[in-house]
Amino acid sequence: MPVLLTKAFFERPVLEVAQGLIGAALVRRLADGTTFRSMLTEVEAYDGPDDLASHAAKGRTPRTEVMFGPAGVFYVYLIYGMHWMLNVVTGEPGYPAAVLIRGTQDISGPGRITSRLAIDKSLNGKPANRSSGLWFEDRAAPIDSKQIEATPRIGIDYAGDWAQAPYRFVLRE
DNA sequence: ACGATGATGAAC
DNA sequence: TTCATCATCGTA
Repeated sequence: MPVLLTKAFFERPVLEVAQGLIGAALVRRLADGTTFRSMLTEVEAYDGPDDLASHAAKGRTPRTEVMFGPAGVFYVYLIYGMHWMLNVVTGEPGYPAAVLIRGTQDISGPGRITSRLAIDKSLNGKPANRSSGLWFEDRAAPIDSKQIEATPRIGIDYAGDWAQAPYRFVLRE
C-alpha cells in the first residue's frame, strides 16, 4: 500500500530528499475527485543561500519566503511569463532549500507537469498532504541508488560555478 | 532558432 | 517607474 510522504521525510538535507523522491509518486487530487498518480523520474535540488542557481541566493524576498519556512510545503512560481514551476521545501526552517519537480513517468518537463495537473500559485505555501490535493507517496518498489543518475541542473547558466553542481537526479531507464 | 508573456528584483 | 532577466515550451 502506498504511504504518504510526511513532513519528516522532507526535514532532511535537500540532496537526500531529492534522491529519495526519485521513484516516489506525485499525486494530484482535484476538486471533482479526479486523481492523477505518476512516478517521479526527474528532480533538481536547490541548496541553501550560497547556491547561486537558487532564487534564495538573493536572500529573503516575498517570492522566496516559503523556501525559508518549514519543510514539506510547496514553492510555486511563474517563469517566462507562462509556466508554473513546482518545488517542495526541505530541511530546517531558516535554511532555504527546495526540490524542483521536473519529470514523471508520464509527463516530461516541469511546465508540462503543472499544466497537466492544474498546479498554479494557489498551491504556493500549501503543505504536501491530502488537504492541499497535492502530495507524494512512497516508492512502490525499491530503487537501487545506481539507477539514479546525477547531472548538472538545467537552465541555470547564470549560476557560475554552481552551474556544474550535480544536483539534477534522473531515473535511468 | 526564436518568440510568447508577466512576475520579480534591482536600479534609478 | 522602468528595465533586464528568467529553474520553459511550442512552433519552425
